[in-house]
Amino acid sequence: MGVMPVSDLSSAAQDYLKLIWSATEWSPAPITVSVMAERLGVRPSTVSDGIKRLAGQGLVTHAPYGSIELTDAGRAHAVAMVRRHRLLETFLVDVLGYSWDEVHDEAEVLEHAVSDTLIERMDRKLGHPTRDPHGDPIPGADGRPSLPEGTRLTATAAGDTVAITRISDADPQMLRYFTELGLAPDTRLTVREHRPYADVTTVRVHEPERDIDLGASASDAIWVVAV
Amino acid sequence: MGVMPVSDLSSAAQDYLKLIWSATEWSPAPITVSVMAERLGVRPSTVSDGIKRLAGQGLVTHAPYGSIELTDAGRAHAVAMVRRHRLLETFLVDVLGYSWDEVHDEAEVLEHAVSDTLIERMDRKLGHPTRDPHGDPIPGADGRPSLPEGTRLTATAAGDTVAITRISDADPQMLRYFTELGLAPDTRLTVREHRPYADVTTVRVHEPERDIDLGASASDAIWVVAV
DNA sequence: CAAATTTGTTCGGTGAGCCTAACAATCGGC
DNA sequence: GCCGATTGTTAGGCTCACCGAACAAATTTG
Repeated sequence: MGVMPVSDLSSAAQDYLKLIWSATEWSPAPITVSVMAERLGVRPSTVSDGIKRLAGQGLVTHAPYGSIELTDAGRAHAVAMVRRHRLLETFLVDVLGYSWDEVHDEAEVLEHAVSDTLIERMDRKLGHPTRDPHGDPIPGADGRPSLPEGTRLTATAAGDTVAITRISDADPQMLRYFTELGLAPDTRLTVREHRPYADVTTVRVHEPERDIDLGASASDAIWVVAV
Repeated sequence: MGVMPVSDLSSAAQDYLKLIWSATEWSPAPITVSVMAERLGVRPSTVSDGIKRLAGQGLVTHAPYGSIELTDAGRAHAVAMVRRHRLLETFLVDVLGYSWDEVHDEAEVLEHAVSDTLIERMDRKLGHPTRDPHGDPIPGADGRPSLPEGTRLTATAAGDTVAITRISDADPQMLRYFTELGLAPDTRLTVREHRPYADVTTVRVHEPERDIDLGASASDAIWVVAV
């Protein structure tokens, strides 16, 4: 009935909340049941179920066939999970020598197991970092939402000179590809052209100076900010 | 039906196996259902249930009302969990500045979440340690059982000079008490006397030279080896 | 705007892991 | 060696998280 204390939420519930929150971090459209099911690797009926449970716990609001929205309590939880995830990724890379394409899955599991104490000790050891290895902002311990900035590379104009703000950590294989190309957060580049029907964006990178062609999925994974 | 692959055992199953194994590490008597229930904080019926499931998976042998024994597969799992637990404790102390009384509970949860890769990276970073912060031996990656040595402090004779091999990590409060007293793995001491009906053992420790009285629970938690 | 398709929900079922209560087997004391 | 206490097991229930199948709502399309 009442609102549950923060600590004991099931692993699945935490995943649901984080996913709902993440969906709205970089684009405003609310998430749907089928998209959630696909991302979580479960059936829509399972998600529908789960959403109902979360609504019962006061973590989301949802009328049947209506949109899914986090309550303040739900959002607080979600942001805490994102903080955990991103601090873990940073820790694995900085302290244990993981490469940035390896950390996502490991953090996905660990984020449900680490205590608040451990998170804060990692944070201190890392010197309170503000961005994770993919460039995503790390929310503060106070649960500050940490609004990210940047636009998709696909939304830039030819001739713009920009710096990479973040690269989506969704696909490890793509991250390895970016590593080969020398693309990472903080890399600067100049947009040469968008070829619309080929869905190719050409960018120029320095040191060494070179042109790189990026397909639609690649340039959708890269977020940039003007410099 | 058949023997399950190592990776996907439930958290509860892993706890059961580890506990069965741990019970025989320092004393030969086989563990009972009620002791397991008490240690795991669940009801005996739950354990009875669980044991039946483990038997069905070929991880333990158990006839109703009979003794509980690990199969080779079960033991391999158990030892792997113990390795995880002890490496995690060592990592938390050495890398993240935990004190030895804080690490047990954290490791208890994390051991179910860390990947084999993460364990091996921690092991490498730590320089392949052989004992955890409490003095317990860390099994190798090959699953070598790592037979510990030592006897309970209560089993020594007055006049013996010994070194502490391990201190049971079961009770954090007791560990804090030992820290205050300056007792830790590798501390040397001389047994002064056992006062049988008072259940007190007096030991002499050097630097600073002093006598310490230990009650039954304390001296049962300390394992020593002759020097 | 009605039919067809897509999307979301409900329903019944499964297994793990827990519970309590009732019952069965074993063990210890005399 | 019997009886009572202790210990272990079975039975029946519960929740969570999943599934597939059937159904209902909403959206797209001709």
